[in-house]
Amino acid sequence: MVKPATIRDVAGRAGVSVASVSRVLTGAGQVTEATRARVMEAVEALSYVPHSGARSLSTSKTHSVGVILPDLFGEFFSELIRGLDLAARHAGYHLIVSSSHDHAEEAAAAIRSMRGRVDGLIVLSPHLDAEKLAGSLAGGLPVLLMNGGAVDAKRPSIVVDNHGGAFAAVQHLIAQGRSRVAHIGGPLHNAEAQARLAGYERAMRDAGLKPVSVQGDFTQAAGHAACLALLSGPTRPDAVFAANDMMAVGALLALQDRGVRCPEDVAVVGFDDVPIAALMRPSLTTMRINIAETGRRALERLVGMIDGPDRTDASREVVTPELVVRQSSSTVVLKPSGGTRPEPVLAS
Amino acid sequence: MVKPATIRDVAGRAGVSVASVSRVLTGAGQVTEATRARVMEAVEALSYVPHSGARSLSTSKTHSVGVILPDLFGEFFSELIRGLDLAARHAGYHLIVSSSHDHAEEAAAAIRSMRGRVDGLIVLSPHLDAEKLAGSLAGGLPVLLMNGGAVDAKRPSIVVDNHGGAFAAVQHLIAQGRSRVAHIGGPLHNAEAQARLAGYERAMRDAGLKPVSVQGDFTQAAGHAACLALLSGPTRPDAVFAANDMMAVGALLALQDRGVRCPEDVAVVGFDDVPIAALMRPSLTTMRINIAETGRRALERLVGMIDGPDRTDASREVVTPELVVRQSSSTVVLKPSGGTRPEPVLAS
DNA sequence: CTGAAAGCGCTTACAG
DNA sequence: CTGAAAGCGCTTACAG
Repeated sequence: MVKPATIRDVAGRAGVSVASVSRVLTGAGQVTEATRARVMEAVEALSYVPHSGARSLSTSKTHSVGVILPDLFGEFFSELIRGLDLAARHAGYHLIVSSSHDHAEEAAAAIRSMRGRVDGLIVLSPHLDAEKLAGSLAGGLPVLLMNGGAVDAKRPSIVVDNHGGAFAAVQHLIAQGRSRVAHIGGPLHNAEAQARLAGYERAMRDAGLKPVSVQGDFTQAAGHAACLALLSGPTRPDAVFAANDMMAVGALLALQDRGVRCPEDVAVVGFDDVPIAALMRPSLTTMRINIAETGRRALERLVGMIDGPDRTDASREVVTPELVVRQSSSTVVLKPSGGTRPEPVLAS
Repeated sequence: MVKPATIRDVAGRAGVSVASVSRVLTGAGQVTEATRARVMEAVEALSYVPHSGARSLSTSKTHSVGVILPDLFGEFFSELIRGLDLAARHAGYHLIVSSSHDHAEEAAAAIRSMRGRVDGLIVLSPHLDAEKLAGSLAGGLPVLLMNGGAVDAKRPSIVVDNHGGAFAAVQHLIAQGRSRVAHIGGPLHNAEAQARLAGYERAMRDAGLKPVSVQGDFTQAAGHAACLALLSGPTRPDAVFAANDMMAVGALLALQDRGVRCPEDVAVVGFDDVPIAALMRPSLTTMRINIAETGRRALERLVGMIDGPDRTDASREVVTPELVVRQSSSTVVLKPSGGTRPEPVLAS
């Protein structure tokens, strides 16, 4: 446990002042080539790395951003972090993540604990309203919200167009000649689930069809159960639109368990395009969200807010899900191609 | 952009010295109840939160740990972070993640950039040997390695028993009456892949059987291609052990594409137990690693090293994968149960 | 129990 | 171009 070298050690070895060392290392201010060389030699010799805490104390910049996450499912989570992290590294920032926040208080505590540790925050907690956030934020840290739906339009945010995505999914099914399209919804209190349900109902009504929905909770088991319920209901559906892919996967398995053919008897469409979607047989038609890309954009916007706090960025940015047609909803039989994923058909 | 309140502001409002404020907030030292009350009132009123950078500068504790990750696939990544984060929060630590490091230099740079920002590191980069690590670490930060295989036994580490896991997987197949068990391996340079290959070969030789392996790269596409190659080879296998689940999934799809029945004609076993494994049809037998749990243990050990740097923890901890028998390797037909995952059969 | 003061490791005007 | 010094916001002996 050797004490790490400090700027003073480097200055001593190089025979210069700490100010000069600092100038060499930060790149700010003029230094002669000779000085630079001696400083660098000392830095190497002592394998000196500036203490970022001390640096951030004098510059009041931490070069870190905090990420507050709810309890997310696998793929979504990792894709998001990947996108955020790559963009962060590119911009010279570190990522401090705090995940699995199921309650508003937990998330608020996490936000508070990040004070002095980060230059900005990306918040995904659907439990925190803008009000609470502003309260927790004393100090005026820049915040970018990704709170799916319940977001005050005045605050910088990136949201998914859940309503539009659901609408497009149902339109696709109707265009395939399906008329009894049922919906398996997400948790009632979830804003994203609500928007998807609304988009579904809107598309049905626009087509003069009657909406029928069963509630789920975003899990595969719920999708399975809901699908069974639909199959044994009064009017058997010829298509199912599930509010997310995991429930769609459950529905697919339920159809299989009941010997109902998909897509011939019942077509299925999900939402998210998690990797499993392409691996199921039949592969799953879904509304794709490019998660990593969305993360990248989020981080870049946050950094923009940090660097230029003056230019007020109060816009809400919308991510539009993209229809990916696969076997589960296709009238033409898509053969699994070469061996990897069946070629997705992208509808613009 | 209001300037956050400092300890001085709080002291001023409460009419006490900054020392007293600090004592109240850190809980160290004695203070009268009256003082405490006045300080807390001021803290509330100013919504003061101590600046962690300043605090860490004087205490030389950051209460953060760094996590260095390679470019991991979805499920593994998020499960690991989840386990780490939960344990971190429990212990009062923050998590700084740096992911997607494909090269040793990148990882080394990430480690260096964490100096003064973290109290310890968890490193998963398979590209960094203990040597390099020690070099990057000037300052003697505690480090816990999870470098799957190529780890100096002298350093604190947690590793998966890849050899033993592969051995158990193959033994299971042989016990099911399979004799032409082929292997689809991971990347040659990957230490984990090597250990699994060795475990496979060992099990085959022990049983007097001839090992046959094809190389893959851990992707589903590679598993698909490798399986096709095996099917059209001279001796068609009656079982396939893939070095990870994604390749096993590819193999499963290849069998399906070729009209080969699984498990009747060819049984398949994977490694990892990613969620997709249970969702495939047939569901995939695999060697399960409890990733989140492993992450939790890793973090707790690191915190132990941070808190007591004296008690030398130089042990290598081994995580034993667990056989989960599902449809893809079972002679008895496992019916998909209730609707969720088929009940996994845990073999101890 | 409380306060004045030094010090943690850096950066940055300010002189020179 | 370079150095002495103040200051970033905290904690912690040291007196009292």
